[in-house]
Amino acid sequence: MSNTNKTFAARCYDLLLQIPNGKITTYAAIATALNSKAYRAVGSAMAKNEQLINIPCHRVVKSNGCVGNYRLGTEEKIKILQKEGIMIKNGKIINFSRYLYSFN
DNA sequence: CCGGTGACTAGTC
DNA sequence: GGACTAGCCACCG
Repeated sequence: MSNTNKTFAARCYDLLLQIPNGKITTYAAIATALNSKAYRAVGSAMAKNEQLINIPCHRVVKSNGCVGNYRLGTEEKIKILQKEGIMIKNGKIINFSRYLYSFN
């Protein structure tokens, strides 16, 4: 596979931009979409995200249905997701698998 | 080059 | 279901 010369983080961001409003994905899903198992690197990429406004990194959650962490705090992440129409109970996403977005 | 680190994951108890 | 462990990979100093 001819991968881009971009950094892993840049490729993550590119994928995030494909996620439509009201949909979410997981760190593992992103890594898989990039043909890698770097779930942790995905998280690191989000943590370094400077374009918080442009990149919907709040739509990335854990594999077990927890919202995971966020640059501005988990509480903020939950707020945003709820505003996108996603119900969250005790840090867990209701009907988690139903909001999942699949990359091509 | 190598070790530490992290918005993770899967398994066990 | 919470707590702990080991494995995972890109990035940084």
